[in-house]
Amino acid sequence: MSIDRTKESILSVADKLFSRFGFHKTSMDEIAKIARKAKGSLYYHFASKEDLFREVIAREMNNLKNQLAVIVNNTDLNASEKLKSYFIKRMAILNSAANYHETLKADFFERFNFIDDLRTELDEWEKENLGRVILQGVNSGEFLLNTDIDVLSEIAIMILKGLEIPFFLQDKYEKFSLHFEGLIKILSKGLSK
Amino acid sequence: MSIDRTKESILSVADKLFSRFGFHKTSMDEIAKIARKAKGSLYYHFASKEDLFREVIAREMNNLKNQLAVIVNNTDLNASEKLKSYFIKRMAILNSAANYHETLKADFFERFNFIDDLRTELDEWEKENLGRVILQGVNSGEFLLNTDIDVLSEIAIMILKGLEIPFFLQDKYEKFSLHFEGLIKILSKGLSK
DNA sequence: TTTGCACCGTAAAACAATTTTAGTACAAAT
DNA sequence: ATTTGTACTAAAATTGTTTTACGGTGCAAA
Repeated sequence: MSIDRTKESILSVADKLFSRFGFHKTSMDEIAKIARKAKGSLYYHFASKEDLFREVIAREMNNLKNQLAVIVNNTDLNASEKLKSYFIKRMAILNSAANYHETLKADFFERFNFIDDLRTELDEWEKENLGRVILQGVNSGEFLLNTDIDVLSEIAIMILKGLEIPFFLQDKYEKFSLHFEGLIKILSKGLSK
Repeated sequence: MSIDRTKESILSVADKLFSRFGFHKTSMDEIAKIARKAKGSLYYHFASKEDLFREVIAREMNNLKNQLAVIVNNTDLNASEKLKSYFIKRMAILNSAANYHETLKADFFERFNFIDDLRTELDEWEKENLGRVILQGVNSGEFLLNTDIDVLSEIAIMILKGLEIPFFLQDKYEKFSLHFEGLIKILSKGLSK
């Protein structure tokens, strides 16, 4: 078995267990046992349990970014359509990213500090990419620029992140995803000329 | 000392202690001692500790509602201005409502069920009053109605409540209150004709 | 209406005993 | 280079038990 396949299999098992039982209630022994690897192998590939968890989260985030990038780079969509697809897709993916949920929850009674860099990385990625969508809208004449693009991106992210907790931790996603269309209409129109 | 003054003094001390130390770390004995009342008096006026806490929260919420009502009923403001003042004022007041913060926090590891009725009451009040502001905007021709007013109010509340946790529990209020103007511009414009 | 005090039952804090678990070391195998 | 298996340690989590603190009551007196 190649080195990549071993690492992959560890990550895959870790992903399943972490998302099912959470970080603390999943042990390295258990991961090793189910992945049919020696514990030593886990530590050959990952520096620590936190490091392994971080990689799992990183993959969740990369998956998110890749799927969103498809939207951002789709030349068939105008800026409003992109914004709309972006918002809806983002929430839908995150809604099923169980490990990300745990890091959200953890913010309130403990801190997963070792995740912080991934978060800020995602933040910057989003700021950059939403910025590009807005810029496209401005260039095409769809949107009216009355503020800094940076600021607009931050506002959009602020809204998106604000909704994460009611949606994912208080299970309001189903209830409010109905109103999502309406919200995006307003935002999109709010930006438009 | 009149009955009202006794009750008032208990409430005032309870408010201070609860907001400083939280619900669990404030004891009825302590409240009685600092208010210079007998414990029996607390139970003469309030059925239980929860009941006392609920009154404290109720007062915070009434204060919020009263101040927002001034804005809603101000005949000098048009609908966009009202919406803007409403959003900003709401966040500013809630930012310093320490006991309300605790009930927010509590949502994640315990539940203050005895507060639920107050919450839903506030929710309904807000839906009603934001609805009136939007209606005013529609009537005056400022806003364009392309959806149900009820739905629009719910969306607005969804955003406002979504921001509560990052703002008040993760202390992002200072950081983002700068962008608040921009957000409101967008929302207001998103509703407008 | 308010006080002061003794009292009860329970829930949480504190403590100690026990078990799990992250992480290491290393010899052997591929 | 990569993987295994075992044995180990120090720290953390868990469990069971005891003690304490606290919400709440009852009541006589003012």
